[in-house]
Amino acid sequence: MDDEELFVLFRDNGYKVTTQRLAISKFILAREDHPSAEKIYKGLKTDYPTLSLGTIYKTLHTLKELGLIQELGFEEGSIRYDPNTSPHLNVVCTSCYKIYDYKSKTIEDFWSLIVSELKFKSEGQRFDIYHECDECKKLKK
Amino acid sequence: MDDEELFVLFRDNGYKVTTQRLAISKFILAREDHPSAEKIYKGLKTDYPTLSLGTIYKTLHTLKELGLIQELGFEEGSIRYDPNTSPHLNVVCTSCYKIYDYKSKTIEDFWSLIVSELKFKSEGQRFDIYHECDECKKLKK
DNA sequence: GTAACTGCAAACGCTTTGCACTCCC
DNA sequence: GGGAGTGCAAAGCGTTTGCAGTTAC
Repeated sequence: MDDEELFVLFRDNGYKVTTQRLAISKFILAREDHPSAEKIYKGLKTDYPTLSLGTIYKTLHTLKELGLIQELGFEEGSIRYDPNTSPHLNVVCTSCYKIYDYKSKTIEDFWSLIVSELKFKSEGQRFDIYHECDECKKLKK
Repeated sequence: MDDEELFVLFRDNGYKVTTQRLAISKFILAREDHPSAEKIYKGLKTDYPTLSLGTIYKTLHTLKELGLIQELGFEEGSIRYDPNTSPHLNVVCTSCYKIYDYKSKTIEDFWSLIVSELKFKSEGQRFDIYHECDECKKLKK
């Protein structure tokens, strides 16, 4: 999503277009590793030194409201933000909590089947699979 | 799981068998609504007035270690405890956060397919589907 | 007897809130 | 100019930790 699209989206939904909103939105929408608020903060503070964590949380809520991102809560207490709201599998490392998306026809097929089986309209979904990633395995050796 | 089985499980894994451990374990293992620590606390404090939340958290960690339960983190900050560790779908209400399990052949089949597709050993999984439950829909009318 | 467990309270960490200041529109 | 948005700091809240007293074995 480029500046122009975001600009229109915010304006049409009654949100003001601010430098911070654009920066945070572009940052999260471009990433596939589902960063935490802290990661976003660290990733942007060099370019936007006055940016605060509070603003990041508020912007993330706005983006969720607009349906652009999904929140993924984890047991260790943090929330990760996922810009992919279509059915996919989050491959999560049980050691470093790295996440990446996996998509395939298997998942699409499963989703159509399960939706017709359940007989109600879904408002979203979350599929996780947990395993230790290769990097973490190496570190233990 | 009855007292006898839990007794053996704890003893064989080097954990002492205490009244609190038995009570908390039986409580969580018998429920399908994935209660929070607070819910477990409220559910047991009448029968065990001196029981503390700290003990509940410690016991839940022990049960996780033993592979009897899974932790499900949510965006609103709480953790829910799921005694069903086999592949299933958590049907989650977006309004009251009520959860129930849904199992079917579709899910089993999907699981076998995805595991063979991914080519690594999984340490667990979590499948959620979000929608507003009937009760919450009624309340809004 | 002693090591593990419990209960309590204080500490923690992530997220939210309140409010004065700022900046879109 | 006015109201939404930002930045900062304080508050909130579920969970964890530390420790003295207790209990299983």
